Amino acid sequence: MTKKRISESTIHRLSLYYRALSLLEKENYDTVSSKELAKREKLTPAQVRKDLSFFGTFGTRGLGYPVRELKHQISSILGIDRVWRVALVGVGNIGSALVSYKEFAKQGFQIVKLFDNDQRKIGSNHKGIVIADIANLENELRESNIEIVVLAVPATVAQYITDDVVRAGIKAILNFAPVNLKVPPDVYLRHENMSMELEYLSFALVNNHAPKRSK
Amino acid sequence: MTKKRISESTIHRLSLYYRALSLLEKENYDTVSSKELAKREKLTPAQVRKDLSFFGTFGTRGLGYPVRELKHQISSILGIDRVWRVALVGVGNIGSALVSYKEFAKQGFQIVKLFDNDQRKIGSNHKGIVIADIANLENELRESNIEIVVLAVPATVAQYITDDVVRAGIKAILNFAPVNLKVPPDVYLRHENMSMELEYLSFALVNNHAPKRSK
DNA sequence: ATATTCTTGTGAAGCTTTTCACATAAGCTG
DNA sequence: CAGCTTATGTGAAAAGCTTCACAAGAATAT
Repeated sequence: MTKKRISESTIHRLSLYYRALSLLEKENYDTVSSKELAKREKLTPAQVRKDLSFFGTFGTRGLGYPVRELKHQISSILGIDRVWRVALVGVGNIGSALVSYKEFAKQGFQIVKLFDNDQRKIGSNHKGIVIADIANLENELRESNIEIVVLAVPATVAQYITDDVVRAGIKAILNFAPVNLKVPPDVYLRHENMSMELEYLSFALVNNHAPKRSK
Repeated sequence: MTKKRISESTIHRLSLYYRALSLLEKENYDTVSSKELAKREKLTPAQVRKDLSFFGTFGTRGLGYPVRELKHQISSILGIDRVWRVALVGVGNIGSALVSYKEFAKQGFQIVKLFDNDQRKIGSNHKGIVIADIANLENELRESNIEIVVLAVPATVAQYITDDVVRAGIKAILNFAPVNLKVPPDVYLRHENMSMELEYLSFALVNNHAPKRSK
């Protein structure tokens, strides 16, 4: 299977296209041009066409792209046309917020397991899910067929927990802790660093940084 | 003022260096090489040196970089060697979590104002801050000398609120709503799209995507 | 039916970012 | 203090990503 490596940026833009298409669908558009799609996500029409062209030809010359159809295609490319079984480790501030975060569920990311190490939380029901003891993490992850693990634990323990998660055979981890994690090469690891964007704003304000191009 | 435009990636990596240096400081390192710094954040030594070279020469040949000093320099470059007055709009799931999120405060982002439109919340005390009525957003932002606004509101109302925020003269906005926002060119706008990274994981799992290079 | 307009898909050009590779400088060793 | 080792800073090369520009296909108008 020879895959031309798709760039990270392209994949992230697919998420944007998906979002824009969902909105366009609600607004009852049948078709949309690369120009309009670009405008809505502050990109260029050429960028939109190029991105999509990596995956096939979805448009009609002179007309544009079929909204519903393209949305469906992108969801299939991104793998969000199905349900993913997600476990969340760490039911603190961030963790609790994520459990209730509608966007996740809407895109097929179903949080079906919660773990914490706090005795007061373990066994209690949080939004319909009983919080399990993190001590049983490895076994419970295996037994419940979890495919993706979200880490919302303190930075200091993130690596230990990651090691458990990896041992359980999980191949995809989303980490909210502000620390880099070591995982084997066959495990996909992504970071959500919420301070980073604030720091970018801070940098921009202090340095009068030229804003990003916006056509 | 002629500034060579620094790339977004470089700025984001500065955040990583800062984080790594904070840890190194705790571990009582006096100096660190670009090699070690790179290893800790899964980058290359050349990348580290090049990034830093945009801002000055901080290292000593044969020895490396002075940890404390470099950390301080980076915090100054990023503008996090000071306190930023931040307002948070929308005290729901995500919003509440952000108020308690220690990382922000640690880096000088002080949330000093909260706004919501829910009558049950308005006037109540949340983690030491009284929640104000979003109806008075524009005036209150002006009066309290807010410099950065964080939006954690539903996508449907995000643009209206943004317009208010812009009218209040705010020049930096961090948006958590999954929607693109229109702002004038002199306003810095960044997005925190938490679904995006999950979608990336989903894409990677489904497509057996070659993991990012990791030296 | 023909002309006109619209808009895609895509090589090629242009631009940006990363990596290479090495001169240079500082510390360390004996 | 000479030789060796370590590690920065940086032009230049390489790689990667975005934009350009246009041929070609499809719809619409006359």
